[in-house]
Amino acid sequence: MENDAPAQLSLGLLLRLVHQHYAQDVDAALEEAGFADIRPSHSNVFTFARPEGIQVSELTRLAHVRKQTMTQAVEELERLGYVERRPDPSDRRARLVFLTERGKGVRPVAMAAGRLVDRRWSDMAGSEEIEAIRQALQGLLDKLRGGDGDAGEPVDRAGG
Amino acid sequence: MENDAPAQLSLGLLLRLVHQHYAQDVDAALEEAGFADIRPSHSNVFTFARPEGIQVSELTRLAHVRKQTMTQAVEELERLGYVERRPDPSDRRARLVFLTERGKGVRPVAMAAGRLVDRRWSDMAGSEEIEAIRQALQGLLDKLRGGDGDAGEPVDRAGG
DNA sequence: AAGAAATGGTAAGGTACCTGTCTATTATCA
DNA sequence: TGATAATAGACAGGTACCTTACCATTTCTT
Repeated sequence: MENDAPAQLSLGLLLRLVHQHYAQDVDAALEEAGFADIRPSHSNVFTFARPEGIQVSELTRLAHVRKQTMTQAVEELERLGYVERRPDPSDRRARLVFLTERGKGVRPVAMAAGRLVDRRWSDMAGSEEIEAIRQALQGLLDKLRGGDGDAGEPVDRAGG
Repeated sequence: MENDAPAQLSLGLLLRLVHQHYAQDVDAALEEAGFADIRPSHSNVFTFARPEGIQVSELTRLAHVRKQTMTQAVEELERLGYVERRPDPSDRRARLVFLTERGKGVRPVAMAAGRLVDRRWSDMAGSEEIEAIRQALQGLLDKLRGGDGDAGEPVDRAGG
């Protein structure tokens, strides 16, 4: 009540709060565009979908999330009629994800949502500032990944 | 596996990945210290607990999370024997959270976990770089909060 | 002091991530 | 070519956030 300006927020907290803000803004952008049923987590599917179809595993690599996460997003979009899955003719384990006609219509909007937020933030805080933050985070992430004995993404150690 | 260096990660993705890394590192620090049952989300309780007791609502303000989130953390810690709740003598709606003897023992460790990660990251990427990122995120967050018509934290619009 | 609004807490439910384990299939290579 | 490893996906379950709705109590207003 007396002091609303917190002394020094921790890096972890800041990352969380800013990321939260980002996700919310993407959500709002999608809703403004008239697609309230599309969640931020679905954007990746639209972003990386390809006319020849794409495996969920490939999507996970591109979006940097785990299989379950991506599977869930794809299942939701399938339920909503934006994508469909068909067996992969060249790999009987796999299924390919395709955009439906409906999905193709939303694609540009979903792809633009993230960029729109970037632009708004740039207008608000200066595009150089935003770009600097992006670069700094990118550099930090590279160092964290390199210096930790682990060369890249965790590789989904399946039990075998 | 021909190209593991992605062109340009989006700001949203970077924020998520770096934050994820942070949370994981805090988790590891806690585990190294021998407290595998304490999760990163519990840290705030230890950080902000006070000998005179503290309300969950006050904790939510300090930690910038919602009531349910903090309540859950407190309940878990109560179950694990690190805190206890007693009625607030000065407000019959409220309950005060106290550290147990056991909780007092872990407090320094839990409080140090975040700082330890900060230090490790500083060693790895340079303390100036880390500080610069912190400052930049702080500034960005301030602008995002200020420019959005909303002066601060969302105020938990309870239905009533 | 009565009514309205704010606040502390609880309950129920959702989102977007994560982990580990398991099966089917494909690729490797000795 | 047959054993072994890797990969695609499904299933079960966990974490740390969130929202909306509600009740009990306190504080503010008039």
